[in-house]
Amino acid sequence: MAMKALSRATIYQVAQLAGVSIATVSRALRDSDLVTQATRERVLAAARELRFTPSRPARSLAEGRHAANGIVFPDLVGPYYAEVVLGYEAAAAGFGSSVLILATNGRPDAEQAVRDLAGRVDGLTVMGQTVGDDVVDELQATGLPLVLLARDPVPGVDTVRAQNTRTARELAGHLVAHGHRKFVFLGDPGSAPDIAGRYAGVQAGLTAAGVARAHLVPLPGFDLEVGEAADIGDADAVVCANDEIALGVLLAAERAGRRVPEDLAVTGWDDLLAARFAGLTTVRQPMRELGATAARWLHRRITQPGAGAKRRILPTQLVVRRSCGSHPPEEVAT
Amino acid sequence: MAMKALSRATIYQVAQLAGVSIATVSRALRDSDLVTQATRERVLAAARELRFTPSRPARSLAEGRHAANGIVFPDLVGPYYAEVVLGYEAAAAGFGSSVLILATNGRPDAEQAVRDLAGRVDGLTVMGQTVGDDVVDELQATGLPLVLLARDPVPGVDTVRAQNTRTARELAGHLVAHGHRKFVFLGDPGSAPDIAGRYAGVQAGLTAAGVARAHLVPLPGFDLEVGEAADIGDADAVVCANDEIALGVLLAAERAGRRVPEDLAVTGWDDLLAARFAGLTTVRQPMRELGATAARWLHRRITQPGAGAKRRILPTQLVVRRSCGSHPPEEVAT
DNA sequence: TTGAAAGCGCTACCAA
DNA sequence: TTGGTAGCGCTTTCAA
Repeated sequence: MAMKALSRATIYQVAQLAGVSIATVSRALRDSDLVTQATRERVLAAARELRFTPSRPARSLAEGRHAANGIVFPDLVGPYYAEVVLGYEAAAAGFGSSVLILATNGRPDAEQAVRDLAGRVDGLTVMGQTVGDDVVDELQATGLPLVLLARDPVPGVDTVRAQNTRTARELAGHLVAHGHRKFVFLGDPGSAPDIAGRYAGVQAGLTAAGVARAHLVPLPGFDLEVGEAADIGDADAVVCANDEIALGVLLAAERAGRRVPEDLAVTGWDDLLAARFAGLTTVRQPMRELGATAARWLHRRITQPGAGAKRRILPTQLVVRRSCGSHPPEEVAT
Repeated sequence: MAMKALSRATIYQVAQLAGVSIATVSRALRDSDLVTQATRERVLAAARELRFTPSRPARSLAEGRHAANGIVFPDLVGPYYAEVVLGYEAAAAGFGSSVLILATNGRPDAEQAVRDLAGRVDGLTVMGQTVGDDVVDELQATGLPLVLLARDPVPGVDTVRAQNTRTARELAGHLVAHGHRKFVFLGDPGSAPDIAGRYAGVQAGLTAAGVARAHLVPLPGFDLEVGEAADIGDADAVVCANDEIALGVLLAAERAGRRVPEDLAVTGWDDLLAARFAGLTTVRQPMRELGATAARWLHRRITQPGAGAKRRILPTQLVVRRSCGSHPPEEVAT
């Protein structure tokens, strides 16, 4: 038996109270210009009196659209995804679309959850390693407008990413210039395309500089604790997949009595607020802008179906602070 | 004219392909046990072949429920709200409910946006100063299950909050014990009940310690920049409404050549990751738990209507670091 | 300018 | 165990 969660007034009651038909109520409420001013006022008054709010499911069913879109992101840990999602919401709100969020972090039924979500929205942004390309293809086959975010492109689908490889290369070069030679990369390139790009860039930068490749330590996660527990061996430079890992390494180094940057260089990625206060050299990503761009593109796809697939790589920026080696003060960002 | 955003298969097509009625399809899909195994398999095969996903609006309309709930939060700035929302999502996912998010930050049509949202969900969590109590009352009058989060209680509505006043009092006492006497409070108590509670607690603590009341500087916001620009006069202790403001004060102090904590004590609120690395004394809030509790309570309200209104104040914890005055090392948290 | 009525796609009741 | 069918509340023709 259906459990009625809502017991709100319906258009029929408004119509009755206003002494008109439901068609007229509908018109008056959606300010169609096919209603007399007098009629409209009568209807609005009745609606107000009954605290009428149109049923969204009924409306969606009749209109064939949801007036909502969704974003799927991998994990809840850390400020990175949060910022992206918040940038997304702000942009989506701008064109009157509700936002549904779905975190797939270690959810066993992620694929099904995404499919369910797909049934509630006019379009979907899929971020990072949440579901496989097979699911993306499947969604695309249903004609659902899609945008990929921080994820490898799929033919025919819009993709928004941040620059990874190139800036990672720059970072590696910078570290080599500081005199570092024994590199470790902390993070699992297989866990996300972003990380793979950073890893590739670092190796490319080292190779270009004629330095031995970094030793890869594929950590099982991306948070502070994982960084603290990481075994960095006798490296003199630790390039971390993100800031949280790097901050963990910083804490561990301090405990172990290794000075940063004198004994050990450490770098992160994301430029979290904490990086600034930890003096951590890192790479700034336009997180809000990533989310906002995805939302805008999705809206375009929904309203203008058939447009060609777009791809964009948003620039990232090396932020040099203390942790990578000593600099004249004026060169160091805060 | 209705723009069909979705062109997915319907239950009728599945029924036809499987050679059964739509009623049977419905049953087979919702694994009612009133279908033969053979029939079910035939239906499922047909559904798979057509990539059938039930229309959520149709389902919601027929069932009279949305299988979704929403959370309204004030602002996107900073990691605080993000953490709360993420805790909320995780808990809601636990009982199979989709989550809609709505940020009211400076939105002129916030009230209407909340009303619209209310039409899409089985229940709503309203956080902080997003909309007035009149809107809350109005929502409650429609019978929509509601939970208030970090907000002053309204009769008949569940409320989840964090401890503010008491811990603020403790914080004030701690600062006085360090010898500080000229206090400034940075932040606007009128902007949110949380802030009002912290302000009241600080004043109460100072009064109890026989120290002059803090000078109130009601800042226009809660971010780093606002903190950096704040005029703290000749205070020797600055109690900030949140960590971001405090971090801004730290930066400004450094630029002005004032040493912390020797010349100036600074405290925050939230215990962001950055606070740890800035050596900032602050108060830790159970942000994820706030969100998760709200989600759980809302679920309870939805599934068990008529339960009495609950209230809970989650404990917060003073985290002493360097910025409030000198301590023996072992007393200081990291 | 308004009303009547046919869907939108599904659930669940009532018969068979 | 299945099918027929009456809604769920709204939008949008088509007539009046």
